[in-house]
Amino acid sequence: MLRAREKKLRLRDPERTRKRLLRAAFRTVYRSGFQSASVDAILAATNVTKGALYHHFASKEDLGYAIVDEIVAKFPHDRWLLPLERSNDNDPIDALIGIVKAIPARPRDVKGGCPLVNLAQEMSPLDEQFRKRLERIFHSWQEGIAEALRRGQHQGTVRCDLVPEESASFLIAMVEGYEVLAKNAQDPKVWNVGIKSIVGWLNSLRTPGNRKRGRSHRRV
Amino acid sequence: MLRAREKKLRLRDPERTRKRLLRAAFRTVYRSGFQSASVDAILAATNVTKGALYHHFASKEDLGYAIVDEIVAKFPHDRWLLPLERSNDNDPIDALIGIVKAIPARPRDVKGGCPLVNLAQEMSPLDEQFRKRLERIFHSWQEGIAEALRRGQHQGTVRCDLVPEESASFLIAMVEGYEVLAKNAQDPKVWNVGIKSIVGWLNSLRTPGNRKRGRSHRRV
DNA sequence: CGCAACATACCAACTAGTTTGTATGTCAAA
DNA sequence: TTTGACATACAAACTAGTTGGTATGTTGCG
Repeated sequence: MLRAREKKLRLRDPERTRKRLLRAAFRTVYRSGFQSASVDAILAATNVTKGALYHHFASKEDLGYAIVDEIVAKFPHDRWLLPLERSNDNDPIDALIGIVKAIPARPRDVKGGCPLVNLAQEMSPLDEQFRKRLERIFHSWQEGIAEALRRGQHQGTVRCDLVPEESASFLIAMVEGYEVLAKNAQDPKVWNVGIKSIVGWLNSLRTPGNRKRGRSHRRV
Repeated sequence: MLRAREKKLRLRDPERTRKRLLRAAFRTVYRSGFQSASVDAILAATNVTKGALYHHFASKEDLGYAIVDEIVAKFPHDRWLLPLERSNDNDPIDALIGIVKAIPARPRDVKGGCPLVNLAQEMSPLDEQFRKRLERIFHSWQEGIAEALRRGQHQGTVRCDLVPEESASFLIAMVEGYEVLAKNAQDPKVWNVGIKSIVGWLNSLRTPGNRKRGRSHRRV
């Protein structure tokens, strides 16, 4: 193992090369879709050659699978699962509202849409390997939310008459649905209105006694 | 002008040829996406030649625009706008619930997803002409629902504290979001659970006095 | 009506460029 | 020196779109 200082001077650093390929591939695929993202375009976005790419990945599909596993999977994990775990003893509804409000609404993000949905929408009907990997991500996302809701039910902050798994997938559907609408409109305003509706729905999951309903009317 | 009987025997029937191209193109694009649907594949699905295609359509994009205008636009129109208009004096919530429940849940439809979302998701960030056409469809869809809700507010069957446009786009987001989830799962069960949640939400739009809440517990 | 003049609808082959993937060679590091 | 990590050049298949030509349908005119 080389020290970091030496690592910088290395001409050949396979891990780094692989990472760069992955990142560039993700960006290109995010823009054009997987099928239309040409290998040449990915290579042009790096200064890596085709030989290097096919040294690290057996095929374009293989590269795509790695994108899903190593990059796309991070989004729900970092943005949803980690925050939910960290707010372990707080009201999960508050946590979820915070998470929803924290989803980036920059034009760049709105226009590109959700990478997970983009890939699922394009590849799931065409390639079972893609589909399975994407489904694993959706499932752990849903399970993380459901778990938080269950916690809230035990705490008494979340209504007991709802089925956590169903509410979780409903929330995911809302978020993804609005991201699709905002992406089509290419307009962050659409997304911001969506947040408002989603937050309203989330508040309706509180136990009737517990309604702190954040009616602070800060601008949305 | 030739009579219908003679028309069948005609060797050249430009309208028919155009329609056949459109239908085949729609099916191919529905399966593979627009960019990956090759012109050759579309032609192989008909017995029309490339010359004929480029006689009727200036380019592949042009063919795509025609698909949106003449085929994709029909889905929200036929499945949402027409039923809403027809149920003019009934409770719009009942009408909407009926519409949502009537969305096909056959494996074929679930696996292919919503043609409107498929195209929007793929093409809206890449081609402004696609985007505008798709946005028109989304907008008239939303406007149709909003109008029905407004009607309900005047009738007294729909809560007055909600903003019709926002509730309309919320409903669309839910429907599309769940279609994305179901498409990724490639499983109609996911969609059926979604319907349940959406119907529950729709019932929550009724004016408190008016809750007939279809709690018939028929299996979902 | 009958026929020439024209316009539309279509066909098969082709072009120029792009696609993923490979075969072979070279150079750095252990 | 051997082996992994690349680079270069290339191939075979596929891409959208064009070409020149032909068969059919329509229409104006005698």
